[in-house]
Amino acid sequence: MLYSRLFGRPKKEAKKFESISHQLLTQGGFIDQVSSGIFNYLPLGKIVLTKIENIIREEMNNIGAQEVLMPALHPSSLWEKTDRWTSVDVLFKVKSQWGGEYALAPTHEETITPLAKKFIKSYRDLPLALYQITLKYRDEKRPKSGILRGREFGMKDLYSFHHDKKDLENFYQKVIQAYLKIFRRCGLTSVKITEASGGSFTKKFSHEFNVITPSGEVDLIYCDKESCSFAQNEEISQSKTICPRCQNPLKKEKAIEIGNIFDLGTRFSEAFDLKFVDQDGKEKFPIMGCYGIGTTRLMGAIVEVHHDDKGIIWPETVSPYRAIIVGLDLKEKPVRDRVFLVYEKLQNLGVEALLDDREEISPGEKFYDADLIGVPVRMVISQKTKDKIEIKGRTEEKVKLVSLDQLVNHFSFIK
RNA sequence: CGGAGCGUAGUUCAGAUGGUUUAGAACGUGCGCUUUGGGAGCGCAAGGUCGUGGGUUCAAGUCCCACCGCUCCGACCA
Repeated sequence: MLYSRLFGRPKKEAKKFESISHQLLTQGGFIDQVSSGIFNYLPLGKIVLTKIENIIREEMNNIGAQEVLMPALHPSSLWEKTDRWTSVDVLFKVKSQWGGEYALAPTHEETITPLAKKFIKSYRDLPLALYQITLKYRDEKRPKSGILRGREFGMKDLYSFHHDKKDLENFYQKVIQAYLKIFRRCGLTSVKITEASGGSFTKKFSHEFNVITPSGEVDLIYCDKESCSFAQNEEISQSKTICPRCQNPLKKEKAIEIGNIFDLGTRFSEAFDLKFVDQDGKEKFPIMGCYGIGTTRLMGAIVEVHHDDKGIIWPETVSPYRAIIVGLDLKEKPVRDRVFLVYEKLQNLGVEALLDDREEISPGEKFYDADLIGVPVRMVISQKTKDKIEIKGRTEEKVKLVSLDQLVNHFSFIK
């Protein structure tokens, strides 16, 4: 991508926001606020989001889940059936001009269950796991911190159906492992799993995935001993100070919730009269599980964790580009030709690169922008670098001079 | 939903006890020239329903009322 053609570039000055991710993503040209809690995703932001989504897709497919797409517009009757039309106070409701009321879906139990009912007849149809990645709508009283808490936000939601509780628990554990892998692949290593209080409608189990970061909004109590994984939300921890599992002193930190999983029991299968005939010939309600990851929130959380005073530091896996080429002295034709040669070489290798081809911009300004955008590798080509290419990691201080061959080898190797 | 703050140019803000009449500055933006290794310089230019509506007044960006919007704290978060 040529920088000069990029829509939504970094801004030297931008509106100031309290939340770091809100500030950096806005200034860096990743997102643009439409209204409180509602955002446009610009090309840079959309690429990052897509990369996050694709990591999630891979891991969901790995555990045998199949991707579907369900509507955002839900007839009110579905929500009346589960008694949530009036009890969910964040529900957006819209009226059709021809009559009829609809919910803008904040979650999809109300459509996945009737959908599954059309196909699940026998125990042979189970287990079943379906997921989707869509925008969700919640009429939050107070949206905050940019994309960390919006009224419209991206979410991956997975629903599973099982013939018995044991089968659900089995799958539930697989999802936990898949989630940890997803977060690790997105560059988030300090993710704690907490036993949460669960939904108001279920006495079953429920777990939350929290990233430790000072800008988090929930207080987390956890044990940082390697062998112990104890963690709880402060609201349900009753101010414990010693780990109940290993007697280690507990730590307390702020965290952002980026995922949660629930055992739904038969609440929804009963509400929609979804039954299957089991091996014993009897009709039963499938046990359901639901599993969410906030994709847009995850993007914000990554920035909260990975940044410095110069800008964002994207993990390679979700960075909009793998490298940025800063071309200097571009009015000198030999330099310009060389810059484009390197750019094309990388393109041919399948290395997505952003080429700062702006002629009138001073070197300093280009360096500031490159740091702000936060791609992992920066290359500089100028009169000064002659037949070499200057290369530097986003968090490194020192630059290295390499030849084009070395560069090609480098990227071929790690590819 | 309770509380606080703020709405004047893209951004940050000045103008605030009503009255220099044509609402300013800096930065940013566009164009031209000059410049090119950590946000360069000069020149020119564009850019505003002063959040919206009502009221008071000879006169409102400025005072009063209502509404809307944004940010932050709290509660809430199926």
